[in-house]
Amino acid sequence: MLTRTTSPTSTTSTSHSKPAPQGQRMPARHLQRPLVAQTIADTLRMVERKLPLSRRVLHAGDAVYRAGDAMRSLYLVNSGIFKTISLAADGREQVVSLHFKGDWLGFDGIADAQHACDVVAMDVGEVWCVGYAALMQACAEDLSLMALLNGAMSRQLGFSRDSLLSVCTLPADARVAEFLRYWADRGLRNDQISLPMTRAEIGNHLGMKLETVSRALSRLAREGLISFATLGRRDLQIQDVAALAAFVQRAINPLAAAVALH
Amino acid sequence: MLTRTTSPTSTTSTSHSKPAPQGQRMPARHLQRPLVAQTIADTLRMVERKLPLSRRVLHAGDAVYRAGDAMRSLYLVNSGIFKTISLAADGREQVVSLHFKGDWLGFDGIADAQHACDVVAMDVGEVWCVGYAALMQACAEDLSLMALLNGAMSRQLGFSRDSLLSVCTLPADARVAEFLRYWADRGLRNDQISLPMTRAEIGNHLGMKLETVSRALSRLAREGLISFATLGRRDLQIQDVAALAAFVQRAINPLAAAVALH
DNA sequence: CGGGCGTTTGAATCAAATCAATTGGAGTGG
DNA sequence: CCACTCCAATTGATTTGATTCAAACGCCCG
Repeated sequence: MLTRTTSPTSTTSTSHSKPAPQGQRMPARHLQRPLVAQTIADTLRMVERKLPLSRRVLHAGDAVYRAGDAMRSLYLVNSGIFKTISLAADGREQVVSLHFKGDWLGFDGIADAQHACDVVAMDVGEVWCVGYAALMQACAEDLSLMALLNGAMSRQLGFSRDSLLSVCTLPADARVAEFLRYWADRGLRNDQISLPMTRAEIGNHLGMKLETVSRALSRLAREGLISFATLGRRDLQIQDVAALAAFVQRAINPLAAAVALH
Repeated sequence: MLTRTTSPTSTTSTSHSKPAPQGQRMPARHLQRPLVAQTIADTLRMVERKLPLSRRVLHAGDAVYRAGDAMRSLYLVNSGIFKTISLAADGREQVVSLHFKGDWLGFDGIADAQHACDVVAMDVGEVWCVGYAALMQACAEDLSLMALLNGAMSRQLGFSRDSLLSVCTLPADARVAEFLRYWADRGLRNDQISLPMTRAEIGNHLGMKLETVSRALSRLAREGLISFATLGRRDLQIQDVAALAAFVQRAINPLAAAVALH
C-alpha cells in the first residue's frame, strides 16, 4: 500500500519503544493525517530556523537539478509538486517518484556527489536549497536534525518499495486506483485532486501505456469512484478514498469485500 | 563534469520514440569493480574500528528482523546474501531488494522506529549489529562515518530506482537478463553465480510468474548467454556479462546492437 | 478559425498468465 | 538400495489483460 506516515520524532525524546502487537503486523495508518501535517510543519520550521537557505521558485518544467550535476545542496519542497526522472544509459527514462510539500529532494546525489536523476517541477513551486556541507555540519551538532533527515530518507525508501510492490502485484486498473489514493493522501487535499501530468506520464510512472491509463480512469469514473471536473480531464474528484482502497482489494481477491473492514 | 546532451526542455517525451542519443549522462558503472570492492572493505573496516558491534550468524531462512519489530539497530552484511520482503496489509508480499556484503540492513525502520519489512538470510551469512543510538552518536562525532551511512542509503535508493525502471520498461526476458547482470555485478563473482532462490521468488522480485522466469532462463541458455551447471538448475555460468547487457539493449530496440559498443 | 496536442474509445494483436502435464532431484523410510 | 513422496523446474496449449494500431473528439492558443 502506498500510504506511509511518520512518527513525531521532532523533539529530542528518545525513541519510545512500544512493542508492536503481533496480530496485525503493519501499523494502522489511517487517522494520522493531522500527524503528517504536523511533521511537515515541524520539518519546515526546524530547517528554516537552524539552517541558512536560499529560496527558489520554479515553474512547470523547470529543473531543480539534472542528472550529472554536481551535488552541492539538498532541497526541501515548500510548495508545489515535483517529479524525479530516472534515466538509463540507453535512453529509457521513467518517473520514479513524486514529491510534495515537506519532502526532500536530492538524495540521489549523495552516493556519488553527483545527481543521478532529473528533478522537475510539475507546477509552480518553491524549494529551499540547503548547502549539503552545512547541512551535515548542522546534523552533527543537532541529533534531532539528523533524525529528521534520516527519517526522510527512510520514508522515501518506503515509497519506493510501495511503488515496486504496486507495479509488481496489481493489475492496471488497481494500479491507477492506488496511484490516485496515493496522490490524495500526499497532496494537500484528499477529495479533489488535479494531476499536472499527461496520461503518458502517469502511465510511464505506473508501468503501463497511456491508453491503459485512460481506460482505467474511465472505468473508475463509470463505477462512480471518481468523477471528472466539469471542464478538463486533469482535475478530478474522489468520492470516497476508502472505496478506492476497496477497489484495489477487489482486484486482488474478488471475494475480499467483507475482509476489508476492520 | 558530465556534459549535458539534451536541452532542458520541459516535458518528457513518450518513451520509445527516440533511438537512445544520450549515452553519456550516467557514470559508467563497469570498470569500477575494484573501486566498489574498496568501498566495501573501507566500510567494514571503519565500522569495525569505530563502533561497538555484535556479530550474528544466520542460516538460510533466518530473519534478521521482521516487520513490526522495534528498530534498535542497523546491520552491516559481512557475508551471505539477504532479501528484504515488503508486505502489504492485504497479504501481498514482495522481494523488494537484495543485499550483499557491505550493504546495510534496517533503513526501512528509521522513519517509524519500527521495521516495515522482513529481512531474511538466503544462505549462511553474518551480520554485524550496530546499536542505532550509538551509531547516530558516532556519526555526529565523525562526519566521514555520517557520509558513509548517507551514501549507503542513497545507493540503496538508487538500486530501488533501477529496479522500478527495469520492471516498468523491460520485457520479461530482458528483465531476467538484467537481473542476472545485477547479481553478477554485486555478488562476489561475476562469471559464476548461484541463485539461492526459487523461480517463484525471482519472478516475484521481477514482477512475473515462475513459468515466465523459467522460459526466460531457457531462452538465455539456448542463445548461449548463460549455461547451467552440470547438476542442478540453481547454479549457472555467465559467459559474458557484456553480452547480457547487449541482449537487454536488443530487447528495447532491436536495431541498437551496434550502438551498444563504446 | 484552424492546427496541434492530449485524450478517449474501438478493434486487432501480442506478450505474459494460466492451466496442465511431465521431468528431475532431494529427502524419507522400508 | 530402491520405492516412495514432495517440491522445484521445465515445457506445451490455451486464455487473457494489456499493447498496438487506428480513428475520432475536445480543448487550448495563436
